[in-house]
Amino acid sequence: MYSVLLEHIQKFITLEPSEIDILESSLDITKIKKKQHVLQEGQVCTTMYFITKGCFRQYIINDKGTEQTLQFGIESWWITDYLSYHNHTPSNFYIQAVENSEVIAIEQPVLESLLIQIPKLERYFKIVSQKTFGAAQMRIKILFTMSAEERYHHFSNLNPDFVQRVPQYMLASYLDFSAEFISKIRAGLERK
Amino acid sequence: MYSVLLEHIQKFITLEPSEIDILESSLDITKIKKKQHVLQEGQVCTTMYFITKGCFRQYIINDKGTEQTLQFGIESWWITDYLSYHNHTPSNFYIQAVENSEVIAIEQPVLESLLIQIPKLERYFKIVSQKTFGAAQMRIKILFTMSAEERYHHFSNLNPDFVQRVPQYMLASYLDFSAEFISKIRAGLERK
DNA sequence: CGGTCTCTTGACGGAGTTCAAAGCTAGTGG
DNA sequence: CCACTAGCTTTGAACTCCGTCAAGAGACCG
Repeated sequence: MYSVLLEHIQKFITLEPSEIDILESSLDITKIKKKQHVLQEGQVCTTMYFITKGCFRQYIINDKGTEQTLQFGIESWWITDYLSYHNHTPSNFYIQAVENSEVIAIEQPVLESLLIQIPKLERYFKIVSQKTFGAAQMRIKILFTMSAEERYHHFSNLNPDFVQRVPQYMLASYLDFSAEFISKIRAGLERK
Repeated sequence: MYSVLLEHIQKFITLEPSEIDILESSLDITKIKKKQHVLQEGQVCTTMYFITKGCFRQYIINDKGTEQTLQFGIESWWITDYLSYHNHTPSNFYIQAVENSEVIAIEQPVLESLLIQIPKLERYFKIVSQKTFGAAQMRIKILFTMSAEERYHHFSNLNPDFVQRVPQYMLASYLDFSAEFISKIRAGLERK
């Protein structure tokens, strides 16, 4: 059940059998239906979510009332609002299931207690968040250097399966252009 | 000497006197002259830099040969390329001193040895990188929702002192618009 | 002071947005 | 299993924000 998480952890650190027991007895899996939210704007985020199945997105609603996706998460990703989580401030974001999904939801006190029992998990979370930040840097680089059309092709080439899983308007906002424009890119492709 | 770092660490965890000794004996401060690089594109990044004095920026050179600043770092910030550091891949970035600066440069093997001697440092780095990632998310939100002029005012209001420290063309590229445009914003302001 | 680095200004152009309307598609309930 | 509807995608025309280019004016630093 928890094997997705246990395997992910053991990519980065080695767990003793007793530590695996502790983890298994502290955690459980929650099913989240498509379109259901695990975080809404204005709430303080007190939970970290590890996705064992499905797909989530973090989004905002802009001035014009349009949703803009800032981040996707799929199997083996952690998703949360770290700023709200650490500073106990209201979140700026929504986090929502894009598909019927399953997560391991860990409340802050539970996590802190796990971190005391298994201190080397600190290392695991350190590595994961440093890599995630590195990926965010690359994302910003791409946003800065590529045109809208280039971003679309780049992302589609890197994630050919993923682009099938989400509606195009979500993908468009993630790549920072309009839903209409993605149609125009595709239409443009035909005519060669 | 190391007080900037020690204070920063002790914002998040508590160090024993013996641990402070270990840190002080393992670290030293390097002066970096304005415009000097601590990382160049193509190099594998094996060092983390903690800025004790001055200002750095992470930038790329785009297709047109123009520098684009992706990130600034000032006193009490860590700066490195986490992707290159973790994956041992050539970096996409340059990291350069914007002012005459001082850093604590920690090579990967030194850091790993420190983390073994003082395991709770893992927690410190975890918290720092999670907060840094949270800030990157906010940055992406701002890039997505604000116009160029709004980004300029937003950033200037939040960091009135900082905007004095760096050339405007660096600030412009950090906010993702042209150096010329920042002049036009300011000119526009006059005429009211 | 001489040269390099930085900022300003204006004309023009283009990548991508906005708006509106119509055409699809897939999920849901009857 | 069909029909209906809400959600998603497509298309085109008009528009706009901001980039690009070029040239000149400051400003800083050795």
